[in-house]
Amino acid sequence: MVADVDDSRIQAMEEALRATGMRMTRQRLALLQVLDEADDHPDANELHRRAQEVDATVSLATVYRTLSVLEDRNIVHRHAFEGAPARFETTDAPHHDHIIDLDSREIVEFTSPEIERLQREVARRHGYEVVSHRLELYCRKIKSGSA
Amino acid sequence: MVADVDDSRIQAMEEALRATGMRMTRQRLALLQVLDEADDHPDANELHRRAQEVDATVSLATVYRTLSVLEDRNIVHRHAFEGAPARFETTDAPHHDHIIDLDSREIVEFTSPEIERLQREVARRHGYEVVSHRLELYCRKIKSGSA
DNA sequence: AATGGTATTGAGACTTATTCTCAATAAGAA
DNA sequence: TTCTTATTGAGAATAAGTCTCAATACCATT
Repeated sequence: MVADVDDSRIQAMEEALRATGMRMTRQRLALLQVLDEADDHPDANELHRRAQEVDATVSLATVYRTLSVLEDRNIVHRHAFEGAPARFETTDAPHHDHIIDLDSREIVEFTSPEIERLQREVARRHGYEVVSHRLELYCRKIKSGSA
Repeated sequence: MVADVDDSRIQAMEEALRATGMRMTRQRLALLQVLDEADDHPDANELHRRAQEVDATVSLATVYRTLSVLEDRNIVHRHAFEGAPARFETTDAPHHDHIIDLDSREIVEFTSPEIERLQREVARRHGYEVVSHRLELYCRKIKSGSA
């Protein structure tokens, strides 16, 4: 019934935490599991809700705290889309940017090496080097064919 | 002493408001003037501070309310950069994206028709049409030449 | 297995940015 | 000038996220 969890990634995340002298708690494990299972881009509240199903003791404060830690360790990415709470995803997928469906709030991922290259070029032209970037396309579905 | 204000743009903004049946108040006029004079990207607080120098009665609530109205009328743009309050600028300059200097928090504007074109192309490939986008390059100055 | 040092926790207070409420005020049409 | 009603200031309310602190629980060591 429950989605079968691929423990290997969770263990990899555990390693990453332990490697920097952090303790593995029930709460963190629950959150790691939830993050691993998520294939959408949940916000902190939603992650809290899901984590509580795994371990009822997980508090929202701990979700935020752990997400910060995971972000520092580069295990999750935080995305602050327009006018909405931040949403999170694990970093196991390679870098990508986002299309936000304005109607459904659905997120579609995409990559464009060409755009990335142009970004670096533009920055360099202004005497800068790109540390990170944010590229979001707020879109509507194209009504194709007949109305 | 005071920067000489080009009334024509302020009047244009007044028109835009009046045209949609809005009243022109001292407070709104003060904010319009401040926005027109600003060549940086101030946040609501800073705009409030500046507006109060023009008209001490302007409240922060009115600054926010008016900014919303102006945004609806497409007279100002709101930019929510990472981890900072929203910053505003008038729309009289043509569309552009932003480089954010991570050290100085300075904002540099740039345009890249090529990137814009690629964005539309990527979106279309996913069945979407771009309504608006957000492209921000978080950068550091390149240390050129000798250290 | 028991112990102890200390990282981590939950609950709730706090902060920051922004929006809302509501009675008082003031545009601007008549 | 008067009247209608949009707009205002002050401060309460909200939303997302962070901080505080005493209690708890990892986990290295015995």
